[in-house]
Amino acid sequence: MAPKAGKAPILTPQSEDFPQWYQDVLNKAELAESGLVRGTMVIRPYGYAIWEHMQSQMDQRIKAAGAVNAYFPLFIPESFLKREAEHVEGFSPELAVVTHAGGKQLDEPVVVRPTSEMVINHYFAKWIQSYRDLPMLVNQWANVVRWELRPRIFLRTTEFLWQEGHTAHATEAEARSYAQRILHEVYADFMERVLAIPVYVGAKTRRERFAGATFTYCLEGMMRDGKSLQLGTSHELGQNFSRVFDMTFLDENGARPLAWTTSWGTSTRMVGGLIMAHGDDAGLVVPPSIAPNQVVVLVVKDEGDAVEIARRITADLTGRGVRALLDDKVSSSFGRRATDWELKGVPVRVEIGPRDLAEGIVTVARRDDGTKVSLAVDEVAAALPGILDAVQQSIFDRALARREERTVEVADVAQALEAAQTGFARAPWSVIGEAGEAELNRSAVSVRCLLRSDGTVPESQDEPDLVAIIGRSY
RNA sequence: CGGGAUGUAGCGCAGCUUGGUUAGCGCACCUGCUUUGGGAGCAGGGGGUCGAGAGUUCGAAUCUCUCCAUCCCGACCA
Repeated sequence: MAPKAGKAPILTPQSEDFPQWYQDVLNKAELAESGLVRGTMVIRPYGYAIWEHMQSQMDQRIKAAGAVNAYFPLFIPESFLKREAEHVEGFSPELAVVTHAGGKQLDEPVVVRPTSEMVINHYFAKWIQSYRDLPMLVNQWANVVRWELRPRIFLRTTEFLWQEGHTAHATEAEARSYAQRILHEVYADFMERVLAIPVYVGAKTRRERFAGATFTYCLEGMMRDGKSLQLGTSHELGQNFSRVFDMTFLDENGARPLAWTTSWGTSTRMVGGLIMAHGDDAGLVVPPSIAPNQVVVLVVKDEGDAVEIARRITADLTGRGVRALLDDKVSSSFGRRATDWELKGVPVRVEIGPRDLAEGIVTVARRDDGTKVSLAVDEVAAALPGILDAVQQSIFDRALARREERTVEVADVAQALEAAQTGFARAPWSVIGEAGEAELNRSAVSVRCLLRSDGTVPESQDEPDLVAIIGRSY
């Protein structure tokens, strides 16, 4: 595992320069690179394959929660966006506006969507007539544009891919309940069970709330440098948007109340989170559940029937529903290929060489902990689904252990500032408060989320006995 | 917006101070042979309007001016 003495490391070590390590991984694992316009990114096939697996697993969960997919336009009339004051104020600095098209200046500029609340709620108002049309639960997969001054690939780019869900409900309680359902059943479940990233599921403070929302829920994960990354959010929008669009419905009593809406989103930022939550000095570590290749079957040397046996094992694995890839490119050295697959974070390698085959075995190497075991040629395929499950669990357990190690209970703002230099601080929200929050912000530290003391999610930042999770963030 | 720096092959860099053959090195790439149990070796080869424009000069990657782009720090915003 460790590079030989005297040989330069493949990647900048994390402990030396974490941002440089991140850049190195993006390049060497062929995940993504900068686009031609500052702040944009090209997602390369391997990075996009990871995103596609995220998409498909998220999409299943979203649909299981009752939402259906639709697509709304990229362009929004500028005047339209300005209808919700707080919302437009939050986004106006980062809007891209088209003023010329079709060879002439437009009468009214159009904005490239930074999010679709305004458009979708406009159509909701048109589609919703009575309480029988509620709840209306719609999701879209799309790109959005927010002009960013400090872009970082996957984490903060001018254009990114995401899903945004938008819903309308008859009552505030139903809207709240649905925003929370997405938070838990879709987002937290996906992040912990699929991405293997332990998340704090909580509420944002007023200061960190989404523009136009009445309440914002969030999911925060710890990266390997101790900083926090917001991996998803879910918002209660109250009646702010339904009021703007006169989104009313006829209820059972013949009254015509305004609907209550929510919105919720996750983006390609999760790819960055995946890289930084699990990756090590040897490269990416991808959990089996979203790995484009779960197993690579590696022929050490083309000798005897090594290639034939490797092919058979690969086919056997594929037949068992494992995403397995055969690497018989023996024109490259074994070491190079092993290193490359490690860089790409393939969860398990099955290595087949002459020494193994002489004994009727193959070597199974795990990416998460670097361990190697020998298994009989005839048993390896059957054993792998179990090994992959173990790898998945182990990646989560290790991430959780790292987070717990770097989370400190503190009693005041000064201690929180200190603890946030290396990880998270947990402090009573009552001793931080909005004044303490402002003080933290001056040192580039923020309240990432608020939890109840039993770890559940609060419904107001004014509940008693809340705990603030404090840290530096991306 | 202010301060500092950097632009030379796909990537990373040297050369510039003191102008002078054909602009060089490492990695990557191509061909051949030997290799292959953790980043292969040897030999040969391809790839550059030196960020752009103007100027000085017999001659500019090198000196001067202007512009453009990128990065870092600060400010602003959240």
